[in-house]
Amino acid sequence: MCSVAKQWHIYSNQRSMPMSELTHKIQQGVIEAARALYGAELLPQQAVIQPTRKDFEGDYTAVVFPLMRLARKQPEAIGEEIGQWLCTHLEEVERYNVVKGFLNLVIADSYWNQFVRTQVDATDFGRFPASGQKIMVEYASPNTNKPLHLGHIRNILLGWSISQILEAAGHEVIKTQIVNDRGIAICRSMVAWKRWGNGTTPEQMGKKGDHFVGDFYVLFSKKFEEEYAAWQQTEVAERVFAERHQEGQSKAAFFKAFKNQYFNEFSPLGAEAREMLRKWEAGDEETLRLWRMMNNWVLEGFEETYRKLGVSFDKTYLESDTYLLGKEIIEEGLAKGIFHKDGKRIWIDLSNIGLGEKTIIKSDGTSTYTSQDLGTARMRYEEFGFHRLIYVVGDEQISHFQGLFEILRRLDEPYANGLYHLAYGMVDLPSGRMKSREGTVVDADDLIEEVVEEARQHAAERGEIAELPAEQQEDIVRKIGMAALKFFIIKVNPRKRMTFDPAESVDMQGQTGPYVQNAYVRIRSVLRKAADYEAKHAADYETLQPGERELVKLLYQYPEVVATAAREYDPSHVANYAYNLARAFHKFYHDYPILKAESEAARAFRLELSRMVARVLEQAMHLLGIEMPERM
RNA sequence: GGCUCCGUAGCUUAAUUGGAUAGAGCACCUGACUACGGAUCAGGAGGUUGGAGGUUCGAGUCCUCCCGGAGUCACCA
Repeated sequence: MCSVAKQWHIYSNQRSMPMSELTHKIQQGVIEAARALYGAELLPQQAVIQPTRKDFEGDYTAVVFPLMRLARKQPEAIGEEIGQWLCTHLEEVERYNVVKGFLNLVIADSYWNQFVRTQVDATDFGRFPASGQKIMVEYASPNTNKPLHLGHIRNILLGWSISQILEAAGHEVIKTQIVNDRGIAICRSMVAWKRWGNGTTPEQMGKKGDHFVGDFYVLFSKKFEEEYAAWQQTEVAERVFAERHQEGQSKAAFFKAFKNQYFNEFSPLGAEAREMLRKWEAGDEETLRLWRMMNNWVLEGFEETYRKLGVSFDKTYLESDTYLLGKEIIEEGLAKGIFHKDGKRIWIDLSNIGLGEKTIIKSDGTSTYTSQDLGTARMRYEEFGFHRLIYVVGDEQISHFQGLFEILRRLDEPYANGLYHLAYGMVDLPSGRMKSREGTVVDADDLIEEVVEEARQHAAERGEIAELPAEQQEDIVRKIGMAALKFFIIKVNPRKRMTFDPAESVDMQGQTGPYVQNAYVRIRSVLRKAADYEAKHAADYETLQPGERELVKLLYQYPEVVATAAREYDPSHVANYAYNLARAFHKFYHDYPILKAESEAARAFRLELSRMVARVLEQAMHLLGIEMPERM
């Protein structure tokens, strides 16, 4: 029996699919067998190796259909011959069977046993050696005019967990957010506070800063609506309607569509907000002071929510600092003839990727989203020298990023090919899309409070932790509630639009975070009771039971799962893996006695196996930003 | 209308990237501890993978055409 690799290796085939050492060995074996038996040269992708399906005997399966032509034989015969060859040449392969064109290989118990014993304490299991790659992940871009909501939560959880996963995959990760702290929106809140705020502060009102400011934003909208409704009764409005409405357009429809123009042309409140913005841009001291104060309130509120979510950033960019960037890069683009100029307006022709003309500098000479992003990308590169930059941003901005990346490629920026937009789908409610106007936006802080409260009630009913100090209980309940929320969001493939059912998100049974935590808690409980066992007896355990094999194989797959999640920027792989591992453990726990196992060897092996399951569960959940309680 | 994404059980979803009889959870029905924690386990029922063709040993997955939904097509961010 060859020894289990001391250090974990993940191999890649030509399509860079992550592959465990065992899979790789078997694949090489199949290729060599084909050469020896048939004189055929197989490409790696022609030698497909996969875990054996549950209903068949075996651990790994080689698909031999692709060999039919080369060998000029029936698939069953090929399976037999290759199986025979592998059995004699690979020590790990104990026996085989052939079903149709599938060659099922059984790995020796001693291999699995040794795997558990050598990896149970290996701190690098599921963590990869340093790649030397630096990856920047941008994953939150809130506006400072209102509090965070459910959409931000998905964004933040995805960004955080993909960062954790990339780190586990050996990359150096720089987590960053960009805060949109300027523009007309924040000016609206400022106007409202100035007019109706009476100099109050969040502290005085006992309110979180972001909610406090958000309320003024809402107040502005309300007052503006009132103003607009009143204006519609005036003669001026009558005249505007008469002059500008389209044929057959009703009055109601016209005024509904006219709102923005009213804001810009007629509204006193609108004028005030625009004047505020003008002063801000002119650097008016008083305006800046108000702006700074209100933004700080909001940012403090955000920080608190981030803390509750358990996320942080290495670097925060403020748009007020970055919105004028890009001058230099635009000059270069003009000099290279990539950009064109009409008066003050600067644009680029992106019709080659189906985007038409894209404005980079407006005809009044001011910047655009695109110019800011161009400048910011370069600044970040100069600051950090990243190899990759991943933008975790909603899928409604797909074409913006296509355009941005294309421009940077044409400018020949050295990092242009390392840019990636991780476009996640919007979060819908069972009632449909979240709409702030209809008050259906799910507030982040409320949601967090709700899931924790739900966990608190469950815990109270169960009574398991009732005798613990209140502080510990609260910590446990928080971990459980957050696990429910986070797991619920992360288990879905990021690019899919998801429906968020609040009732389901606080579920703690079935495919949920608390279910996974429960497996961990059970193991901890068993281990507490078995403090005295001797691990070395595990080596004497010769024949693995089916439930044990199932667990070991899942454990063995873990590094592959991490590698796949990192390659695809998809944390849902890790979530689903953690669930599967927890499920296999719950079943194992139910089917086999651990502490009262039939022999000293069985007891030791099962304890070691359980210990490793706990470690891997904890690690996997950690990658998702979910903490494990010791009891629950 | 152009481009992009999506469509899997009543609901929420998975499928090792072209592999075996499409897996789970919720909800519903039925069972299982005087056992190491029942936030558990086992069983039942529930599917023409939106539809029709095609490619091949083999298709939820690839190609074509339809149907349905979403996003985007700004001198907004």
